[in-house]
Amino acid sequence: MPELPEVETVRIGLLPAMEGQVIARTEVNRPDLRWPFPENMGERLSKVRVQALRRRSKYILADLSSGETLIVHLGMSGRILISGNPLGQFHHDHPAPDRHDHVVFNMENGSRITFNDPRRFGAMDLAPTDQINAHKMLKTLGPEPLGNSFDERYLADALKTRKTPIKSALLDQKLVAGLGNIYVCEALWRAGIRPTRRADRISKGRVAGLVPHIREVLRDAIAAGGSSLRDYRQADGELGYFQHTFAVYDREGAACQTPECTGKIRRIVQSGRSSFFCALCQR
DNA sequence: ATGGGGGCCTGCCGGC
DNA sequence: TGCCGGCAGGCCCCCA
Repeated sequence: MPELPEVETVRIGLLPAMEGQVIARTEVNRPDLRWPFPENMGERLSKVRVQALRRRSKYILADLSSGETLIVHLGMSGRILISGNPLGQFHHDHPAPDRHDHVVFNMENGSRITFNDPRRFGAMDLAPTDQINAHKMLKTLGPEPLGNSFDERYLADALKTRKTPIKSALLDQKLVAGLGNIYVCEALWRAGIRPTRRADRISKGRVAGLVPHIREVLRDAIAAGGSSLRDYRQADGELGYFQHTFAVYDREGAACQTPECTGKIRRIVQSGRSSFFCALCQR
């Protein structure tokens, strides 16, 4: 699930239940996810106010009144569920407990926020807010793709020495932070660039075109997530479960959607991960 | 320094 | 119906 747009959708969905609200008590149901939780995480996440809920790349950051920031990564299968009815907008009851409900935030306002992650590739950590950018998981991240510093000059510069396929380069979080397999495939299709093309062999003009395509595919996905969240019909209140219509991702064999193109979407494997593209309009 | 592959986990789906 | 292999939206780590 979680690339940048999904994480942003989850953040926005969490805002009314969390931002400015007090966590009364946090239940921690196991010692770790991908890494051990920090010492006394449950206590450090109890009786604190969430002053701001931010996002950096695929990480959700909750600035707490204690001076610490909670860092949350959803990994591959992490989900966040909101239940209870504190503000009149979360109309569902608490869902049945699940064996993968690893951390549960009981809010003073009566809502319950459950972190569920079957595969446990997710992560949580606490660090001083004023040193958050120096955190191990954050300090090597490249620019935000929707931010001002991610522009044509930056990307052209970053790609010109990379001999790796453009697909791998864009998945490198040091180069640009927040893209994953889906949105790299989608952006490359929009830009007409084949995922196997060596990063240093893409013309300047096509690299320049790639920047707005990356931004637009992310913006479109965030907009789609936001709209499906607003009506909040899912019985369990799960955030981030919305259907996108992808042009290429997971559409092997489907007709290419480029006007006039007669190509079919192909699937190949690059560094162990699926890439989807149209061989006719992506070169 | 850069690039590629393995590994971490569980769940689901299709084929036999 | 059951079993098995393959696959999954991420990312760290090790090796060449």
